[in-house]
Amino acid sequence: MNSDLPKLSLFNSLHRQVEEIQTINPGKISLYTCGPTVYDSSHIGHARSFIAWDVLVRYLREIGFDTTWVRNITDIDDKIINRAKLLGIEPEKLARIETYKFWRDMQALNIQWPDHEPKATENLPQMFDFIQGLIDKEHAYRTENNDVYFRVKSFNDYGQLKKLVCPDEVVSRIEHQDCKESNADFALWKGFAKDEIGFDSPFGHGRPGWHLECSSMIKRYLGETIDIHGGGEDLVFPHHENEIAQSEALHQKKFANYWIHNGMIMVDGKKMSKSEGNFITIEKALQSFSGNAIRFFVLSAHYRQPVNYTEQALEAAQVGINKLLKSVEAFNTDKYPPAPLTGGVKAKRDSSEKQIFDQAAIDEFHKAMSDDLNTPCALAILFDLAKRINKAEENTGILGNTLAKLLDVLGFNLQEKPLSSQAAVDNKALYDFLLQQRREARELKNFAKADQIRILIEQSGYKLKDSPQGTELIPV
RNA sequence: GGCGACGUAGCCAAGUGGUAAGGCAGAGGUCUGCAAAACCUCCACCACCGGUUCAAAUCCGGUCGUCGCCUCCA
Repeated sequence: MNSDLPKLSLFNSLHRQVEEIQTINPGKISLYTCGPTVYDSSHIGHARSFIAWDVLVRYLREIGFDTTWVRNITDIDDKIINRAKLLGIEPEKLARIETYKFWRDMQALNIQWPDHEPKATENLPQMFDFIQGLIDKEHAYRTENNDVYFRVKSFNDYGQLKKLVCPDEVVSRIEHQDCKESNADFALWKGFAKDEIGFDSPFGHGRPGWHLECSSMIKRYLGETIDIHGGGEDLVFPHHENEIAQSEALHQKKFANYWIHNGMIMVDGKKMSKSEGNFITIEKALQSFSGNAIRFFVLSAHYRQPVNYTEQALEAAQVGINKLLKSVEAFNTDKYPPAPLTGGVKAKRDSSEKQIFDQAAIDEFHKAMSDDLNTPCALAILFDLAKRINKAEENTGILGNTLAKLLDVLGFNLQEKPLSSQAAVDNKALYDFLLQQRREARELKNFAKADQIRILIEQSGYKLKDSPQGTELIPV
């Protein structure tokens, strides 16, 4: 840890204020963020959340924290079962397919692999122990239909995140279920008939409650108390509230010291969501925009603000990130490879090679990022570097090093070309011929012909860019 | 109804007491055969009304508007 760095502060949802991070163990951070339920494609809203926490992890490592990051995969769930039934395939198969799609999306967005990515189905014994522990302490009870519920009234600190006045009052909309002692109680285990999809457990055949997996995985991989727990703002209640209740009731100690939540992506003033049907999948967005552009779009707003999704915003993001990448492309970006394809890679970057950076810019960057991850401000610092590089009035080597490093800390893929030129590659022979013709025309000062070829190429969707190195095709 | 967030230029978006970062779009200019890129210049009475203060986008009160959560949710 470098003590000269500004102290990292984050908005802690527990106390609704920005707080300086004090870790349990000096120099180490344990972080858990909620992952996907693999039943359908991820959309831009999910991308925002995953990018935000990816940037947090990258920044934590940048300022020297030994960070252990866990993100789960919910691979057993009613939504998966229902969707699989609809498709006529086994739920495990659907979950497997969607998990691969999720990984592919994460790779396209250059999101690092967590150190652990546990699946719910691989942590059942841990969940059983968790439930039994709660039953033993009378924080949970079994019902005659083999459900197990958490007894919310037995946990006095319920409502830390949401500041509920009275749990019963808040859940008054829920239909009363006779088997439950109180409406506020939530399922740890749902009993199902033997012929239904489920698992055998000490409590009978059935399936785990949604909240349970996170609590038991956190216990398994990170311990009873962790530094930071993150997720989407829409998970605050009931998901995170119930995680706290379960874990703190069982362990009699603090569950997570800091809770961080990202704001929602909006479409036409409404939250992007599956149920609203107003979502753009990551896959779809990648057809028109680069992974870097999506990341730029996400980082151009503060992570807690709601952000409106528009094509226009994505286009602006694409132009913006292209400009930054353009400024840095002449420099050695090989030092910053894309996120690795395998998980559990902690040592991110080779820092053995001494590099010279523009310390003032780095300091400013740290200041912005340490202030609750002010990425819009951080991006402004990057644009300032790009401008100085383009002016070429200073030592561009140092500035280029700095820009490359900071782009990398924000998780931009420096190997990605500023713009995808796939179509140009597909028709390479044709374009090469046209460009050759135009070059000859220009050499003979036949500018009329040169312009005709320019117009022809421009009509096929490319801009021409002449430079001493030759002519470049840039897709519009 | 309860709890919470937000309203800053055509668009996106920082800034939370000392007088408005940055990006996109646009205008003018420099440089190029033209164009592009790059660079320079220009572009905001901070939703409204009161109040506190020497000083308010920023703090307080109110009004209007938008959104989120309240057992599918990133």
